[in-house]
Amino acid sequence: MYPNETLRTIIDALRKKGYKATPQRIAICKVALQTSTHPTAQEIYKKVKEEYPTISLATVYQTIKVLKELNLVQELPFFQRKIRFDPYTKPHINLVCLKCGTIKDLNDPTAQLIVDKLTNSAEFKVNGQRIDIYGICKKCSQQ
Amino acid sequence: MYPNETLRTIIDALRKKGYKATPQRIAICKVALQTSTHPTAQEIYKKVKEEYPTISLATVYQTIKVLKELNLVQELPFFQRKIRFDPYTKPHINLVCLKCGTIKDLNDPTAQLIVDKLTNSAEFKVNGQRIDIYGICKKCSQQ
DNA sequence: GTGACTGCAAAGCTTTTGCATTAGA
DNA sequence: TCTAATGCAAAAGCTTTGCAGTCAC
Repeated sequence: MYPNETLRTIIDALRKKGYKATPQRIAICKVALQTSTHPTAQEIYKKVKEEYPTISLATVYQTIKVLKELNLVQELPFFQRKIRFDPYTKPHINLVCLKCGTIKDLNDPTAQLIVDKLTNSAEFKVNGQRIDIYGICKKCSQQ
Repeated sequence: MYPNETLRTIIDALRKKGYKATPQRIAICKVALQTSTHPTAQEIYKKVKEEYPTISLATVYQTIKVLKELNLVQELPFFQRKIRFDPYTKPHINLVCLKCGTIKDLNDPTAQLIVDKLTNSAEFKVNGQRIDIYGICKKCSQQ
């Protein structure tokens, strides 16, 4: 979702499900949906705080909950209790660098292949996916 | 690793890296490495407590840390702060049922395919992987 | 014998919850 | 207006850490 999600789309998505489009919520959505670095709740909070100094962390968590319900973000629980959020919910590969911590979305058809394979098998009703590859990114291995 | 890992193999793996093979550690390893249900630390603790009533949760966590270092288990952080452990560290697919919570290891060649693809690309030095498919298992969808 | 390990308790952190106040529709 | 959302503070709950006593090697 993240490449330049418009304000209007976000507001419509919220209202459609009966959620109020408060300025705080819109600010959080903008950051969460338009950031491709897979931020944590703390990072979203910090970023939104620049615009809304009185925002609370609880509101960030509550809004993220709403976004999950609307299927606009995916939670990626990681080690050390850190959960990162991914606004790109279609089947893809996350390239996770163990050194610098960056996560790069890789749009590889194999990701969809795995999902399709299972969808047709009827052994398992597919609802979502998470494909992580852990390692060292090019930048870090050059250092 | 989990199908009937022998005591000796575990002890050797520990000693090889300079870790002492204490009875508590062996008991924890046995449970962690021979259980295919992807238990949490709490579940491992409960199970080991049957044999060692004085075992502490801290020891369980410390031993898991060692097992991670030896690459004998993989951490699978999930929602709601639950981390589950998988003794099967080769590329495979985790079929995660969102209803009953069971995780089934699926040994599908596509998992290895993804890893190989990246290994050859030289853009990313692969170190590990996690492939989850979320949905409803056959048993749950029949109910 | 000695350094590493255990287990207890306390600390640390992220996430959730309760509740009075505020504000969107 | 009236219900839902905000934001503060406190709670919850998993994981880590400190430390004295113990034990594997």
